[in-house]
Amino acid sequence: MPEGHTLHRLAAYFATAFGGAAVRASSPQGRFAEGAARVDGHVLTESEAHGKHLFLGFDSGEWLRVHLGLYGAWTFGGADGERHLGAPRVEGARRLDLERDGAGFVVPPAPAGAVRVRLVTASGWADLRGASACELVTGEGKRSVQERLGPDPLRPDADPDAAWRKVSLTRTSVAVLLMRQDVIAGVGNIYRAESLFRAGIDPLTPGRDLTRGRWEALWTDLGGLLRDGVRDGSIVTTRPGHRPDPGARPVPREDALYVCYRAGEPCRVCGVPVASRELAGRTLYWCPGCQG
DNA sequence: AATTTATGTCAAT
DNA sequence: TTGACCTAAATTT
Repeated sequence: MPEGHTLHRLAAYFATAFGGAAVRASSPQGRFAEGAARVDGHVLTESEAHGKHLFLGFDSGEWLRVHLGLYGAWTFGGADGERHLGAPRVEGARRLDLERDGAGFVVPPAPAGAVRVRLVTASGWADLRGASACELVTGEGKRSVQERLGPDPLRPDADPDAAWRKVSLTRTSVAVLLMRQDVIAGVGNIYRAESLFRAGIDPLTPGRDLTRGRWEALWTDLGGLLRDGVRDGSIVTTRPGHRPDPGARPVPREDALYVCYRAGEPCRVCGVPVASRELAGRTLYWCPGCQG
């Protein structure tokens, strides 16, 4: 699930569950041993997402930058049980009786699998696995990462015009542009396919052939979809009237999307089989009937 | 037990 | 455009 909504959910969860707490940091797998040693003992003071990057700020002045890549995920444990945020994982809900050490820190279970980072506080723990990036950066380092990112519709400081300036000048297809994090940050393969379907836009339309109005509508719709994703913890883009059971909650997984992963199945709106093809190394899905 | 797949990105060609 | 990265779950042998 690591598109932008997941990272913003993570940032919010870290702020709530770890904010203001002294943290014990380790790298059971070993690949982040040096960084963990520098975080160890410091207080988590800030938590922020920009696109698919998560930034955790510590009172040491350094930031932990994490990118989940294709299959990274955090697992959290505490009195409420265990839960996972990131790549698809089973959610567990049984309450746990927490054991604490002499200093009051929770004693988590022995790390299972390749845990790159483990953070432990007095109330819970967090394990990171499979991330494509996990590094400590200074404020300047954080800024330079963010300078290379386009506006994130989930951030209040986002400027849609900054994206439009790039989109409007290129003959690169809107399908490719939506995946470019320097154009718009946080959109992945699902939000790309679904937002273009909802807007009725042919994915291969060159950026410069879009009108400003159509781009702004796409931006606004993406913002709504992403915010829904943050709220619900899953991506649902179908409108109730396009689902077999409009009242079902939660929305069944198989009814949540219009075109993504539905190659060959009939379009929910016009019945034409959903098409798919490889584009820049990723699978693009669209409806040839609705997106012309 | 081995292979495939995944909501991502980068370097090399 | 291709392979590498690197992990776990789902699927196939």
